[in-house]
Amino acid sequence: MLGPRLKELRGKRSQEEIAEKIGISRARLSHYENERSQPDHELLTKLADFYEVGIDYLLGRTDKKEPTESKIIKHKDDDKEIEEMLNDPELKMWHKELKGTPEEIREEALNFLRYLKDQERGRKPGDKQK
Amino acid sequence: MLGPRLKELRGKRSQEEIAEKIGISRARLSHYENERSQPDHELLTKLADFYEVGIDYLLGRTDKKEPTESKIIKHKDDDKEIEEMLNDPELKMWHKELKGTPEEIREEALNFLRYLKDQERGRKPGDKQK
DNA sequence: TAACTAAGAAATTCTTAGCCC
DNA sequence: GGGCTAAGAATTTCTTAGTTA
Repeated sequence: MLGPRLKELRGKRSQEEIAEKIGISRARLSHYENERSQPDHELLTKLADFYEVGIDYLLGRTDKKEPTESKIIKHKDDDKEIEEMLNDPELKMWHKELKGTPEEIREEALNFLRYLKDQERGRKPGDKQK
Repeated sequence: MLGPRLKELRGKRSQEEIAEKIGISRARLSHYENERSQPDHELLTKLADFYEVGIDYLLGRTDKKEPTESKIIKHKDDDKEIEEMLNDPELKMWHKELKGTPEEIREEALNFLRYLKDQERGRKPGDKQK
């Protein structure tokens, strides 16, 4: 998925032009565009910076270019889960309770919940007593 | 930057638990968390899916988690609260954790959370029972 | 000129096993 | 249990040089 995106973003400019601006050889850029190899994280970031898109877009995880608005490509299940959340009054209560609560405490509470569930299950997978 | 993010998202769960769910060895996950190696694009996507954040966040290109914001955000009736809920990846985690859990346990966990908050606050009962 | 690729050297990853707390 | 790491095999990347259109 990265390949086509890179090609699309380059438009009609030459590989050489982009490669030079980014500081890599043109063969290397060609490899990326043809998916013969994968850029490491540093270069991935550089490419995203250069083309001004989100990495999620580069990797085809979203169709939105903006980094801050990338959305995961999931299917119908997604809507279902969201609807479920919106229709759950108790979750709203949790949300109110959690909002503005220190990370430390949220984590501890989550841990406790998981502990309770493990107990319930009768099994003892993660006996994380605190 | 990936390392700290992965650790943060894992919370207090064990590497083994996550590694298994994602389908990799725990040494491998450890390497990622300690930045001894970089996951390839496929696994990067898998991690982002699993933790429900953007890849840009994983790689530290942004501080926004970029949750899986839904396409139905334009739901008629409401306010900021709902958008806030939908854009809170941690709340989704709570939702997953709470869904299908017996009322008894949910209540106990909620009480525990409130207890922790009261403790933290030093002195302020905030006794909002439902 | 522009893009692509073969080939091998160079670098990285990944697994296993063991170590430490 | 939970996490980290050494070592080397396995895999991937990257450069150069050459090919194709």
